[in-house]
Amino acid sequence: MRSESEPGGQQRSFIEEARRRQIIASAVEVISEVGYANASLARIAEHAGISKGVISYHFQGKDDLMTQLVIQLYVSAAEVVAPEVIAAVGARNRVLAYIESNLAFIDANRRYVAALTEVVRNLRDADGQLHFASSDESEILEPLVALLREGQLEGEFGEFDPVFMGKSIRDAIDGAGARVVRETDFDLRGYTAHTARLFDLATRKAEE
Amino acid sequence: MRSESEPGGQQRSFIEEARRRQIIASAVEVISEVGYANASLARIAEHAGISKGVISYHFQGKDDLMTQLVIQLYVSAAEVVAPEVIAAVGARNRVLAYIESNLAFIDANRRYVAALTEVVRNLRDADGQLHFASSDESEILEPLVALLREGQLEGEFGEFDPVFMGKSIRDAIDGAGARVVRETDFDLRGYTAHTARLFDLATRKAEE
Amino acid sequence: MRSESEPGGQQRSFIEEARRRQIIASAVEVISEVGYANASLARIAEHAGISKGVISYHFQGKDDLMTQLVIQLYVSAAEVVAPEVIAAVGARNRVLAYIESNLAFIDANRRYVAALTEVVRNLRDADGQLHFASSDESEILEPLVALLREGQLEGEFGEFDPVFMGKSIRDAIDGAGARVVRETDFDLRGYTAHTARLFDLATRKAEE
Amino acid sequence: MRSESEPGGQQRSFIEEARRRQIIASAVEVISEVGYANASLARIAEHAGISKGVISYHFQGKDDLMTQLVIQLYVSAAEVVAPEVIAAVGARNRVLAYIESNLAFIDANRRYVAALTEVVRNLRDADGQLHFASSDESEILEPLVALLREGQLEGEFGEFDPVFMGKSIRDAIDGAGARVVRETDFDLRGYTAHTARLFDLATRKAEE
DNA sequence: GATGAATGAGAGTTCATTCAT
DNA sequence: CATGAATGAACTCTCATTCAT
Repeated sequence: MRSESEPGGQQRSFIEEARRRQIIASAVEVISEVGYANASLARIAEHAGISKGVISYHFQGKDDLMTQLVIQLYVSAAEVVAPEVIAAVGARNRVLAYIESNLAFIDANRRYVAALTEVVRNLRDADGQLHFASSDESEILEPLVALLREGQLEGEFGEFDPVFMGKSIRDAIDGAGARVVRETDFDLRGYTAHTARLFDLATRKAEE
Repeated sequence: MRSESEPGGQQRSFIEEARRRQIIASAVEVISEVGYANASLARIAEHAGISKGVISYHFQGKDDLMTQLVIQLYVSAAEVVAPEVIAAVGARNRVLAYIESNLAFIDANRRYVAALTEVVRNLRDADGQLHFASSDESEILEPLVALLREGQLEGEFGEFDPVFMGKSIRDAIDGAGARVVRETDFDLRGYTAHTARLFDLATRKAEE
Repeated sequence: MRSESEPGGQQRSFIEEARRRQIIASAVEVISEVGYANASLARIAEHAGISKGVISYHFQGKDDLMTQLVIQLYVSAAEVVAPEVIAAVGARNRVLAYIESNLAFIDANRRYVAALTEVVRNLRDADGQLHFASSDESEILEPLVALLREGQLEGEFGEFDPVFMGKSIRDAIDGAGARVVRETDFDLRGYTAHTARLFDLATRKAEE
Repeated sequence: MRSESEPGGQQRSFIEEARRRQIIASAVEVISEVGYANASLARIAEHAGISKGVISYHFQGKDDLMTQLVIQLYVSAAEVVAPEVIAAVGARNRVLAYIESNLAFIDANRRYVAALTEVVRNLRDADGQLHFASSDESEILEPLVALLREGQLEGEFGEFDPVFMGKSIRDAIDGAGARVVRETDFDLRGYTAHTARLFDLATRKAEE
């Protein structure tokens, strides 16, 4: 019945918010275990120890639940990353803070990231199109690209296409997110240092 | 009834091979349009203009079809990449050839790559584990890591962890593969040059 | 979701128990009409005026439904036979009571017996083995054999192999159960008297 | 294409007859292993090392194959039993010969009997009726009942309903046939002696 | 005579969703 | 608020049968 923007303008009660979080948490665990395709509402409800109907009550449907899951995690990630980036001084340090805080977030939320990835890659609208399409990535990409452009204007960075570079950074981060799931013994700390160096070199000025 | 290597040692007839390729091609198109989860045998058959039973006749089941699809594409990719790498002189050129030929293959087989990615990320065994797990990536990763190590021994490359670097390269390639699907107007040529430069810089010796 | 003994220890609700009985009753009628092989869940559901999914909801699967059907009838039969046997005085009368009450039960539950027989003879496990194998017959046979042995020890019966005799009695009963289905005009009352006499003679002492 | 009575009056060629027997033999083995319901033409063909089409060529369809299987075995059984019965002197000896030769045939053809039983119990016409119904049993029962009646007229047997007695004997024989399949260690020799004694006693004159 | 290929119906099962209580 | 019950569609897979070669 209820949905994201709560059209009536009414706030969600505390108890309702708790239920929603509980259901999303259960969905995260189920998805990270059996994958998106096998994560049925029945399984999610069973895992949460509630009845199937509860999910239907708190979310408009399966797609809504999945969408909320993604949004919740994106917001959480932004809450971790943004302050780190802002706190850093200079474009180079900001970009490095962006990379490092993103990977730190992944490290601290492995299951969530696994579930998020599954949903983003699989959730589709009725017409078959991916629900989280490239247009959504822009929102994530843009601030990073802006950061890179800034560094170039300020003369801290060398010559490169800031959009391409932004995509490379995102692919490195998302790739690490996938590895964390696939490779149980993946050394994310070491990989973070490696990745920071990679893009540190890539953004330097040519000569000097 | 039939399976991958035809254990009886019998060869597959020409007509059967053609049918299998037709079915796999149909699966590729359907998957790249509606995604793995919505790519039912019924849809694949309908798209191919054949009856559902034909698929069951030529493949042991849906999982077999998907597995064959992946294998076929991996083999095709290797057939394109390997000669290019071998033809290149010196470790640096080899690595660059690896990156460039991989991305060129992706460019020339967008839909296939899209389908492959979907299958690899979603196909699971009866126990819920991903069928193409990280162990399978090793096979792909190892030759690349060997190339990087070689370059270090020969003094052409600087100091870096060759496994991390290999994973970075793979993530850049796989990330591009995903972009090609998501972003219809993705400039893969430009991205190739950018990526080549990225790893060219990353593998250089420190000073000089 | 649910199963025979409800392992969680939870009781089944009244309404659920009623549905289960309704479904089993429908299965009995369908099986006794078209046979086990043609008794699909679709037909059973249609006969009961419900949707196919309901069966899956109340039973783990077709095999579970069939198993429950058999168990329910075995229990019902035991509830009829046991008191009659216990009430009889002397081994001979007990054996005759066993035969007569078994056949009376068959007479009163012709369709159920028909269905039961079909299921027991056809239901197989995944490995192809009959689900109700000879080991299960032992449970049914043993009390009867014990009765026969008792009569021999007490001197009421003559010399014979009690296991063979038990099997003969069971075959006579089961044979009658099959006849009741095949021969619509089978005179079970008359056959009961005949069978009682048959085994009365067979268990007598040699001389007199 | 061809069928039982070969309407054109043409004889079947030797090679064709051999193929039919080979197919029936394969059907017998498959049925006795996996049961009637799981005995698909594909499995029967595979077991025989031939293609599915061959079966369709030599039999009108699956039902025809099954019918031929039953007929072939009934004929074989009659060929064993009839001479033994005829050779015996006196009604009592004839009935005992009937029982003993039937059980001996079962002993010597366990798998065939298993398959036969499966088919007779499961094969149904399009209208759902058993193909080998009670009317067919009459053909088998009648000669036996005639034997029993004869013995009564000649004064060798006592008072009993010869039809009931015939059915009891058939049930004992068919029951043994089923046991031979279910109980791998069933002592059919011992059971034969037991059964012969059972009906020897049952047919005796009252006093004396 | 025999084969491989194809069909189309029907099987059991799972699932998201709806609804009365 | 929450539940259990029910629906109906879609899924994969198996099968007997047909047919061109």
